[in-house]
Amino acid sequence: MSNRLPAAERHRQLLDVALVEFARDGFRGTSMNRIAEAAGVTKPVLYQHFASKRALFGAVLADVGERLAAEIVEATALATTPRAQVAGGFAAYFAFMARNRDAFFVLFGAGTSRDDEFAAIVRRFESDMADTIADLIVIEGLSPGHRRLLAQGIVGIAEVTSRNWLRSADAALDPSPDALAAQVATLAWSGLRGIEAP
Amino acid sequence: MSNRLPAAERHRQLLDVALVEFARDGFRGTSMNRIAEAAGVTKPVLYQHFASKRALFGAVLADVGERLAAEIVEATALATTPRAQVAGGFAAYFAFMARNRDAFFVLFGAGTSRDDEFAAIVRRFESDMADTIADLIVIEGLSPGHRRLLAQGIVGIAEVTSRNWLRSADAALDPSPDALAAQVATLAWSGLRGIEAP
DNA sequence: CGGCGAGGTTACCGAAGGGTAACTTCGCCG
DNA sequence: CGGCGAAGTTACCCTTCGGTAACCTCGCCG
Repeated sequence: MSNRLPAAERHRQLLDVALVEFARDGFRGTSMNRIAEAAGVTKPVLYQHFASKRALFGAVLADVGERLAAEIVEATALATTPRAQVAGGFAAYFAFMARNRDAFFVLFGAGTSRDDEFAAIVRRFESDMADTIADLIVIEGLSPGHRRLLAQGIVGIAEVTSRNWLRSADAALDPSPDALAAQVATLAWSGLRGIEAP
Repeated sequence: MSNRLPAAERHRQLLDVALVEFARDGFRGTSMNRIAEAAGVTKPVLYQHFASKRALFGAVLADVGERLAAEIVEATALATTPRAQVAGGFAAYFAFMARNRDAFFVLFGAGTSRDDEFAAIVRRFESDMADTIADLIVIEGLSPGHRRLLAQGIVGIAEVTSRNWLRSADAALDPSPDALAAQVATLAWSGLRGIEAP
């Protein structure tokens, strides 16, 4: 009727709309009809931009992963010490998730892990994160495998902490992303033994 | 034909079969027909034991959560110091997941998080775990909220570490559950700063 | 040995979903 | 203004799926 868009803009809009829909009901629970309707168009339009439902989901996944990774890299680049980089990375991670919760749900909760093709995309993202963190662990004599294991633990802290955080704090962002990141970075850096009362 | 079972045994078998199927393709990706076929019966048999697909999935979730929680509680009860309890809990967790990978996939990857009813079951499990761990953190003067945040971080380490572990080590269980637990417990307890080369 | 009830099956319904073919409408460019 | 290509729609096909009604069959108990 009224809302015709050039291909590039429509492509971008479809990615954004699909992200929201996939985040709400997962890959299998979201129909192409729903996404089309939410975008204000009809189904064949979707198929002009994406070859299949799987292709659309993959594109959404890659898009959101790239955006998140870029922000984390940017944040860690600003810090000088390894410790500050860990804290900055966490802060960027939590801030991104707070701003864009759908990204979190699509990356870590939309049924991604069960599908080899989709899991590979998320795995690559997590793997890049873990590699970056592993480089920050400057302990002499530690084997690469051990360093990587520790780095994955850090990634896990970020992921599950943000999950619990997004779950409880619906509108009231009780701790700010920065405060949360500071606490979590302390846990990561000093461990339970190193935690002290304020 | 040949394989008639008493109701109680069939019920148990259906739970086990459904766990495997749901683990492979998630809640929405698994059909009742598939589960029935995998169990060697037909669909109406499923509906004699479980009112609906949702009810079946919920029963599987609760069953597997209870079994895992019981093993962790048992393991931590054997240890005397908090530090040993953390290590023992991790070991029990990893051992359970190694023995029963489907449990992990159903609890953390089957599209559970997107559904309020199912998420509540998993959340209760994680919440119980976090509460137990929070009690082990014996730092004076730490606020309950802060303790709980740290405990959730620990749960996150366990979850994501086991995910990466199950992913890479398909048949070759590179590190044993106990060795893995020891490394991870050290990370949790001493933090990156406390890690030393062997 | 006969019947009765638990355990199980066949066959079906209606809805929803992925994907496609054929047709229409807008707007820009010569 | 006229037509051509990009943007979008209607209407449909075929499959799968959750769920159910009606029927069958085995084995145990009197």
